[in-house]
Amino acid sequence: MSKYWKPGSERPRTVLVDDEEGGVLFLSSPPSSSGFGHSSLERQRQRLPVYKYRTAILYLVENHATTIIVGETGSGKTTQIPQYLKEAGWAEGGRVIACTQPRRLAVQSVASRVAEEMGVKLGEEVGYTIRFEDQTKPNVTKIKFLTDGVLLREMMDDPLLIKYSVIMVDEAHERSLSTDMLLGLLKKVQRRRPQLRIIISSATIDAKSMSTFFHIRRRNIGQAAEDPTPSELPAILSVEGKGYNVEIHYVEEPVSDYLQAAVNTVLSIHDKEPPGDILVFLTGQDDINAAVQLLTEDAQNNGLLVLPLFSGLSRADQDLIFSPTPKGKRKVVISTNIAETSLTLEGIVYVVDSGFSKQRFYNPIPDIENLVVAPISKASARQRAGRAGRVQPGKCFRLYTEEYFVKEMPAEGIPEMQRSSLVSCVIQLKALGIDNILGFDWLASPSPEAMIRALEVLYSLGILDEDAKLTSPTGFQVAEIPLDPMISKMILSADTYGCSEDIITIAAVLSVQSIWISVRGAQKEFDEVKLRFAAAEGDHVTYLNVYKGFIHSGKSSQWCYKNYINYHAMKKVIDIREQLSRLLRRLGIVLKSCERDTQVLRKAIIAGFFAHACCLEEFSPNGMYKTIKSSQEVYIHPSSVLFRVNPKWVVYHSLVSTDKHYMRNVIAIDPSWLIEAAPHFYQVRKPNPAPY
DNA sequence: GAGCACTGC
Repeated sequence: MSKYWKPGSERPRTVLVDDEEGGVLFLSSPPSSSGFGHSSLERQRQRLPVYKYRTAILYLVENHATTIIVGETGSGKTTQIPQYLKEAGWAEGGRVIACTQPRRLAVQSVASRVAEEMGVKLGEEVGYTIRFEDQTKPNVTKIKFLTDGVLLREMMDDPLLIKYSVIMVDEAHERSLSTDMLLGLLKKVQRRRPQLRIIISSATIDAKSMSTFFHIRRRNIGQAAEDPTPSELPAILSVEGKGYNVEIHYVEEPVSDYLQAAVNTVLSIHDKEPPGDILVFLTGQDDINAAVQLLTEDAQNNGLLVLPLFSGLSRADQDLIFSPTPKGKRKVVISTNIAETSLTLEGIVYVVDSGFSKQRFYNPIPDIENLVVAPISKASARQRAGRAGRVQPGKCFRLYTEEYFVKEMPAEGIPEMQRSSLVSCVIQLKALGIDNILGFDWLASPSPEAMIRALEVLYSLGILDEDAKLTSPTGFQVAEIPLDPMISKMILSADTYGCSEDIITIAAVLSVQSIWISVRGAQKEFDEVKLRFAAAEGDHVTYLNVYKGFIHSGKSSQWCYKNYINYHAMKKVIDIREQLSRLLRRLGIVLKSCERDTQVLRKAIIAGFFAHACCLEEFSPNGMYKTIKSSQEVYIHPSSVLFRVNPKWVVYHSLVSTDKHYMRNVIAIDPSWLIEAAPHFYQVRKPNPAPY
């Protein structure tokens, strides 16, 4: 242990150079550490690129409130840095080292890897917390991995995150909604708790803006001598990755049809290049299926094994992707963005990058989120290319010109914060006591329009009052419920209508992607089976029937299979439902069933979703509706049980925007219920009774 | 009679 830098001991002989712009520290020559352990796991640890920066990292963390670590994939930073910190004493005295990840799967796999390296049982010294699963032991767990969403939730009980000595925010370059929120909040926490150390780990070089953001200036300078305050200047350290070299190829002329170009490129790779699997990035399910079709026709006798990959795939189909490529075959995986970050495929040597992905954009004026095909960023393009260099040197074929890449492609994507509705963000910040939302120190400020729209929506739901403060009890209760605020409001209203037992089932189903299995080819049969569950009132009531059937079957996977229902989705429904019933009990709400009084059920739904009311246009031949709020043209989605039924008045849960705006999850209502539920929002007989 | 990139609490 003596070889390691320990807090409070002499500074290591490391050359640190002052950066001319603002005193940022760079490491110019990493020290070489030697002699630790002899087991093969230890040797593996020492071979990781991050190992030679061990002393430097510990020095920087000791002396800087914030340390920014720029490292490519494979550097080992995620698994090693928490261990270095623990070895250096950061987990002593009951303190905990936290490391956040954007995704659940990463949390679990990294935690078990670290537990294995440390030779401890997962859930004790090394643990993790994700929703529905807490594998930590109080006073025992020293290194804790968790999703950034869970850490945000923890802040509601422990705003200063007192139990943590160091918080490492990993994958910060992805700039997810919760990462951005967390970073803004951590900056605030740091001001109150100068001893807290933050490590921000990012794959891109945009460390400068992160550094500027975290360059805090504290008011109270005087600190006790034995408790020295770390420098408020963030340190930046760059760690190289371990990936193999990937040769980049561009097209010479822009392509007009990237689908066809992708197919041609795959065939030409197969024709000219040595063995190795191919990963193709396209935008969505339709494109992917079309490409699979084209390639399969071509692939009859030529040894290509073509597989689609997107999140809606069944478990069995996803497993196909991971099974080893049969001898003499070449695997071609045609994928959405899911393979860019969420899934890692081994054995990929060639990547074909269309340069596009589907991205969410939010328009605050009509309060609608759109999913559109848009060009990716340079950061994404690099990430995609990197997928070819995991096992050996690879090649990436970009279906755009080099000139386009250099001159036109944006360096970074737009942070999710600037592409989303902010209702959930706003309510979480409010619950943390941040009243001046407009003045919050964001890493990337959302548009004032989006902010105002979020405040308006929350006000209309009775979650915020005129002073934009959380109402009591509704506002505080909604903030406790980990769901979209409109769903939370619906749940709380169900208490007054006496149907909370049923409503939490609906809320749970609405919170999972889809409980139906996506079928191709068996559409007609699927529709017939669906009719067994269909309720005249609409989709929400239909879900109650499905849930009942599932419970009645003894939660049988066989039953699900027979009824085209996604078993894994149903299990998640059960989990969410459990969580909600525990939460409601804590809020003092007694669960009660309305015994299929669908009128009170729908009134409870309206209490959350009155703003989504629509009226069928008179004489509309194609089932066109208009939203009451903003006269937006919308249609019932063909997957709804009310498709072609077209009741005069409906309320929808969400919109899917493609060529038209489609309402997904629709119920039929009586317009008088709207006025009853939201008299402040709707008035009788006015042409456009929107309140804004 | 048409279709939902991806996460997360």
